[in-house]
Amino acid sequence: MSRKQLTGVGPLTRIGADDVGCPILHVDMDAFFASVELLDRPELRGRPVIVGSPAGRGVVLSATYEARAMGVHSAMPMSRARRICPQATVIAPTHGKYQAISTGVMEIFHSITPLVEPIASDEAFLDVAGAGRRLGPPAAIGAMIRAQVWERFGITCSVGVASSKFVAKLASKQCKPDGLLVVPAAEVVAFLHPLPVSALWGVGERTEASLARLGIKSVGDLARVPVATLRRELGEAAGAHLAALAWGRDERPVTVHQPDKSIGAEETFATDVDDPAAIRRELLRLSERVAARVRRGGHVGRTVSVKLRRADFSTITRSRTLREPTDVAQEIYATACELYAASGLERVRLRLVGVRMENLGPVGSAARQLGLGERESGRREAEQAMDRAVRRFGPDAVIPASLVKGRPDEMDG
DNA sequence: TCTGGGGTCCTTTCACCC
DNA sequence: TCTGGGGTGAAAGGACCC
Repeated sequence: MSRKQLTGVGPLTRIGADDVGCPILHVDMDAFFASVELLDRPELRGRPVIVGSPAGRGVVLSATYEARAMGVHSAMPMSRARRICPQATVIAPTHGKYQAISTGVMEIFHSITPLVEPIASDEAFLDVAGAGRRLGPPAAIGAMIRAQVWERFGITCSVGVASSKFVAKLASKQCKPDGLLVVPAAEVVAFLHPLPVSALWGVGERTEASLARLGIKSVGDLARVPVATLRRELGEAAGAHLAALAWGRDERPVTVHQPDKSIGAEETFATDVDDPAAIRRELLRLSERVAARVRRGGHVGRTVSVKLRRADFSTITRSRTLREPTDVAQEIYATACELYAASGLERVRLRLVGVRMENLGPVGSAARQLGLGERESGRREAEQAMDRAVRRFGPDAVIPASLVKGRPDEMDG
């Protein structure tokens, strides 16, 4: 779901446009979570609907176009969204439903080409260069995808067709909702230059402000600035990258599979917590979750990192690289506790804690070298047995004793 | 107005080795 | 013995994405 404000101009279908040399499709579901919820609540069609946690500290996950018209957008704090759009119906997210439809939509993509790069549950890039003989030119394939998604799931999507990934992505955004837009290869620069710099992938609030200080507002402005200036102002990589994008240069291929680099879990408390025992319980819970996902993915990790966010939202991370990679929750938890203890934040009110495993590698690389006199603890085997129980009996089947409600050390609250 | 949870990538700093 | 520099890896922070 796009964070940036919608710049679309409504349904736009230019199938007649020249799509030669435009093999890249970007398909993006329109207001995905909200659209899925409306399938079960058809009486809410045409009304402002917000998907997000109805209570506590949360942000807007998705909003119908009627709510967006009132100024609501993704990532906005729920409290603010309700204030500016009090008439909106708020629906708590049901991620299982979104995942099921996402899987079905991805199946449609894969029926067209194996070259599918999912970016999120609601969008993907497709390279249809090899599908032309069988299915027709790219724009026709895009139209077919839109029809199939609508027929099978009753939700709309928008498709951008272009010569590169980033132009295809901008095109799909331009034609939202329920549109299709081809940007012919010869018209890329004319398409890009009137857009605000914030439209570019990689330009967020900070970069936009930095560029504004240099008098750069549009992509066209950006294109006229020497690359050396951009490198100096924005850093080596970002400067060079944006200079290339401003002229429509983007050589990144559609990549089917990117290996996981890190796996983490974090939790914002309903109210801030300064009790170290409660923080450690949370670290244990998160370590269990992370370890289970690391094992499920067939990974081991070498670096444990802990994230601590103070009540004022300032955030620190602390990490440690282990001698041997692991997928064992107890090892992750022990390291997380050490990092927390060393952080100097044990008496500080925290609103969020997180645990992340980095430096991931395949599980085969984890051949543990036992030292002289060291005995295999059996933890790994125990946790694998827990994985099997959870798969069979559900996520509540096995939990660490210290997380069981009502234990004496929890009674002090 | 008060900010979720999952990530990736980049930059800077520092320690260490040669 | 001292100094400097390059390379590398780890750590930390931050911007950005959906």
